[in-house]
Amino acid sequence: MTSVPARRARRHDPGRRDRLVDTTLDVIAEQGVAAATHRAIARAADVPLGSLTYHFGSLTELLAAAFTRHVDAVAERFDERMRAAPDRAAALEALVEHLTGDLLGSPRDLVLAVELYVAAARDPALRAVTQDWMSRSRRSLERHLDRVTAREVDALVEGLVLHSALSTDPMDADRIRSALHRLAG
Amino acid sequence: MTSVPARRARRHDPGRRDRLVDTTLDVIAEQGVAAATHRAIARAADVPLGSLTYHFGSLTELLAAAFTRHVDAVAERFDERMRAAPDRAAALEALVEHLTGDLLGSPRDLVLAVELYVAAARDPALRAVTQDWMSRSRRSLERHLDRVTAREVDALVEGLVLHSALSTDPMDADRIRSALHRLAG
DNA sequence: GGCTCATAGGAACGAACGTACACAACGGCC
DNA sequence: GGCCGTTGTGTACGTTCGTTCCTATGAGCC
Repeated sequence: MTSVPARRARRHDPGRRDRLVDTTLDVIAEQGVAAATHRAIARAADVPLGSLTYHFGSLTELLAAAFTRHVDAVAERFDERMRAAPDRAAALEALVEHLTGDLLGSPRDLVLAVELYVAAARDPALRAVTQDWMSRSRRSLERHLDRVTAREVDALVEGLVLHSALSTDPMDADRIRSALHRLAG
Repeated sequence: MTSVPARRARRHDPGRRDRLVDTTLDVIAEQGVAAATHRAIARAADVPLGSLTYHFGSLTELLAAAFTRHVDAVAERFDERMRAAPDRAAALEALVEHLTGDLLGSPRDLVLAVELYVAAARDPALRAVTQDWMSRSRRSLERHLDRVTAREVDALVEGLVLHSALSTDPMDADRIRSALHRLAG
């Protein structure tokens, strides 16, 4: 009588689709793209397996949706910073802050970035997401830097992110600031 | 009578182990780490499936051997260039040459680099290979650059490689040269 | 020539995967 | 309240995977 019949999420579950996208990002961040299977995501989101193929036609479609959401968030956050900067010097400092605070401070974002890089190298659908990210990032930088410099800075930033993700001793804020100033100062 | 009985590699096959490592690199370059399965590699090398687990205790061990061989080759080639450079300016030009000629000119090396990055992000055994690569690369740069600059240049190079692998319009030699000189010139 | 052991070969196992599909449940409309 | 179409659920199928294991072979030594 006092049984607990509904151990699973409620039957009627609006917003489940959204939640699945978020959970997918969690799984990718914690276990990598290779481990982001239908079953792993379903387990993490506490929904039945069939629910995934109902909401998303294929696993690739789900992964693309997840990466798109992540890229949107990061790109928007970065552009806000660039928009808020009154001049070039402030923009560079904001970039340092973005790198040392937002990105390098969050292993999750770092891992997601690298996972996206690699997944995009093989999957054309994901490559579009990556290229969108790169072009948005460059556009944000061009608010305060000329096109050529923006491109160089973008490449340096990419390298810094990668180094931080894979190296044991990441660069600190001072070194990053000095490199950026030498490149764009 | 004129049949072709032995379609497979000879029964006695010294050097097969070496050949397997090379074939593994080929498969990774052509189809990615995710597709580098025992069966795919065995097919590509034209050896029976069991041969792989005989020579290598596990798939990870084989992948590590393959990436190690690749990193050794690239790092040695790069250090040769740095050793040959008489001064700092020549070293920078050699670096430009290394990037535009060796690396960016060869999609294979580019792809292998990115695949290694991503595989290393998850597998500790492969991370050791990546870190060895990074430290060797930095040491080669330090033949002509101070430690701090070498580190910055290394990060920029990493970013350039990644951009080239994923972007549709890679930077050309002039832009790379200009960025390097601004950072290290 | 016979023995021995490292190497070669192929079949098999259990697990995990993406996806398909038939059925259950329920909100919205009459 | 009863119908209907959307949404949710659980099972099953076929494939592929890493790995194991048993057998066959032949080169090197006596």
